[in-house]
Amino acid sequence: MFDLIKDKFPHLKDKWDDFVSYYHRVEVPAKTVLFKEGEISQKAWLIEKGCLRAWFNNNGKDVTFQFFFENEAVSGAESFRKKIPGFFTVETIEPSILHWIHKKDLDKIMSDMDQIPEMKNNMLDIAFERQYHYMKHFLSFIKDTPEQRYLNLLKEKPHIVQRVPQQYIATYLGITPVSLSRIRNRLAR
Amino acid sequence: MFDLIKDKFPHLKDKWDDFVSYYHRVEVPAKTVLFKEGEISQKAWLIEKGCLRAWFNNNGKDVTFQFFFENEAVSGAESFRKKIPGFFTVETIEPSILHWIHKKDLDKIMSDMDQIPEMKNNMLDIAFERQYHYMKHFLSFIKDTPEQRYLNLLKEKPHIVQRVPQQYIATYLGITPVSLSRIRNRLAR
DNA sequence: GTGATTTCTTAACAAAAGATAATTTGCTAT
DNA sequence: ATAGCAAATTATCTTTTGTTAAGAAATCAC
Repeated sequence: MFDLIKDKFPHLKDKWDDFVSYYHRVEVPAKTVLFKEGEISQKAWLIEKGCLRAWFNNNGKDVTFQFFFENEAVSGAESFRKKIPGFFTVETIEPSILHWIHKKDLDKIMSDMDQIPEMKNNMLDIAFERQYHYMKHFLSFIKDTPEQRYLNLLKEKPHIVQRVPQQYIATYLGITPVSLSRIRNRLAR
Repeated sequence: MFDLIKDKFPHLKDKWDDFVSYYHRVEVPAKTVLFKEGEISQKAWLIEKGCLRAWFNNNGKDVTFQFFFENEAVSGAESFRKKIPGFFTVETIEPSILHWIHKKDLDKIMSDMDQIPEMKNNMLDIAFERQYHYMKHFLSFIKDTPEQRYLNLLKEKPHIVQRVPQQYIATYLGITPVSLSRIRNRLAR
């Protein structure tokens, strides 16, 4: 599970082994809530196997805004810099194998890493990656119709369409499940 | 103009003065193009006075996706990490006073700054800031109607509504100018 | 396997948005 | 001041989405 990252910085092996020892492996069924909207989460998660969604309540309806898959990390405050307490809920979509770590252990490790310049560069890369991701996502909303957006998703992230229930995809695209069903029907012929 | 940033890092004054000396001040009328979609821009810009928009061509119609005001910086590749060559055009909306710098000079300065840890932290902060900004913007598309989005803009960024022509605001909100006019009409009574 | 629950589809209607064009308003330059 | 141009509004029509509800299909629990 953690080998990917270890391979990236082989000379930091000791620090890394230390890091890994803080993690706990768990297997959970589908629809398990990892942390709830409104609560300040004490854990951060890594996904070994399975798939999650982040969603929030918008006037009584739940709106999914992000999906997570294997080898991705999830924490309550989307970026560890900006400490916005969780305005969203994260739960499993499929039965999953996860690794969690106490927030305070992670914080300690993070401040250690802050001393390592190459780690900082790595964090910068991740930050820019996310910025780019959100920007592209937002651009698709101002330039494409919902139908185009669905076609783009099919093309660029087919695993989402394959593994995620339609109702979650619908709100992710900014439309209702009924409307997504109609779009699919329209496209089918 | 540059004092804000100088105040932030007083002990880097020399480096900063050096930095500033590379800049050139210009006054330009409204609708001046700073760099064009498709071209690789050789300049980066700082705004002393005025207001700009970034837009791209989407099937023959121009779509505005970002506004810039006093004390903000603009370059062809939205993030200096990810070197995506300009897929967009930047032009002035109002007559403006700008400061530009050659890309290669900026690159040199940037790699110098890369050595200074606190500058790196500053860049991390900016990156997270932008990530957060784009995320919030994208969230407003999946949770709000165009009308709500316009009301939010009025409330949270009234300066945009005050200084920017309506047609640009419309595409920024993901709707047509005609539709925005109708929304305003609807809200007026 | 079978019943129960959830998810997806379809239908009918209302509300909103896109497209196009005509009209009005506002701004700029001379 | 006024002619000319660009921006905003209004009107008409078409298309799409939202909403609600009902029915079909798929999934889950036992």
